[in-house]
Amino acid sequence: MQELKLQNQLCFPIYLCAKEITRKYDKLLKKVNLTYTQYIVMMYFWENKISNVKDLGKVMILDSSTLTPLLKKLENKGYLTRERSQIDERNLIVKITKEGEKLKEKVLDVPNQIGKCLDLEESEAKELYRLTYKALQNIEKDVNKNV
Amino acid sequence: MQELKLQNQLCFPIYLCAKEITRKYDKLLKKVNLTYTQYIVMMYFWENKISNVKDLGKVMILDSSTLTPLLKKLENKGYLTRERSQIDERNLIVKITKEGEKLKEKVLDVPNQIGKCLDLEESEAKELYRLTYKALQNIEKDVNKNV
DNA sequence: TACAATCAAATCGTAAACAAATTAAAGGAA
DNA sequence: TTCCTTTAATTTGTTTACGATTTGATTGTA
Repeated sequence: MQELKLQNQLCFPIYLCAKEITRKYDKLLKKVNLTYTQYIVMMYFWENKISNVKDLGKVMILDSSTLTPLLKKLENKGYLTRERSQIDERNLIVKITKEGEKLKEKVLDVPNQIGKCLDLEESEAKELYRLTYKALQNIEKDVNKNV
Repeated sequence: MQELKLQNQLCFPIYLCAKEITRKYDKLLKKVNLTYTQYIVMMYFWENKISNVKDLGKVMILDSSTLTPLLKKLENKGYLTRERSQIDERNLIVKITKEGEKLKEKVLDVPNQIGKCLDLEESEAKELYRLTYKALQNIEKDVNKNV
């Protein structure tokens, strides 16, 4: 039986690491007036151009109570548009704007800066990606079990 | 040059993983009416018995604006006491109570449940610990550079 | 067709987290 | 001793995030 000490807890450094990464991102993204969450949502739209709250939420693992206000902020900043679907008015169609597209060019260097800051070997970064992804999948499996 | 896609981003699964771990903890800790952050703060006090906001903050990488309300909540729940130091009244002495000590017994199984849920090989868990800890240290180095 | 069930967003209340500013105490230098 | 600086904690305002509930639209069934 493992002792209940912070030092022994795997999740503590994961928590700290994610927290500090987010903080670092927030600092880097301040120049374009974005938060980390807003940034990854924009990243989603740089790839997808168009979506709705539900589909976006599936990728981000965020529900509408988080996304609705966040999308409104990005709409206010002029990077996204929000309008109800004509076909099914329950759906909110979210689209990227020209301004939103342009924003991408301004943050191209961000991943590199983060990478430099994390300062991991290529193989380590890959392994970290694999392990967090695996853990994440297992947690989601577990969460769905209890639905 | 790596493309700016969510799939390529190392930090995205780290962010998701930490978020979902916290959510899982919150669910498990609901039975004792604690949040994850409150839980790791209590864990700190199960080891240390007594501290102040500054020293606690150094370990948690949290500043007083986060800790002050959190410690007040734990005080209200009867798990901690808060009083100014007689020697230096700027310092707030935080101590664990009998109730706080007893709480530990009620959450002994939590790490195991989380471990089962993450479902990683022993070697993978160790590597994940090592890598997040390394990344964390590098970020903190970087943060301190820009102070 | 009518009504219940389902579904997608939005709303509400609470907690965490941050930066920035404030308050109050302690320490140091003229 | 007085005044300036530093320090520790608190306060304020904003954003993220969650669970639970509500609203409004669609679907399925009697």
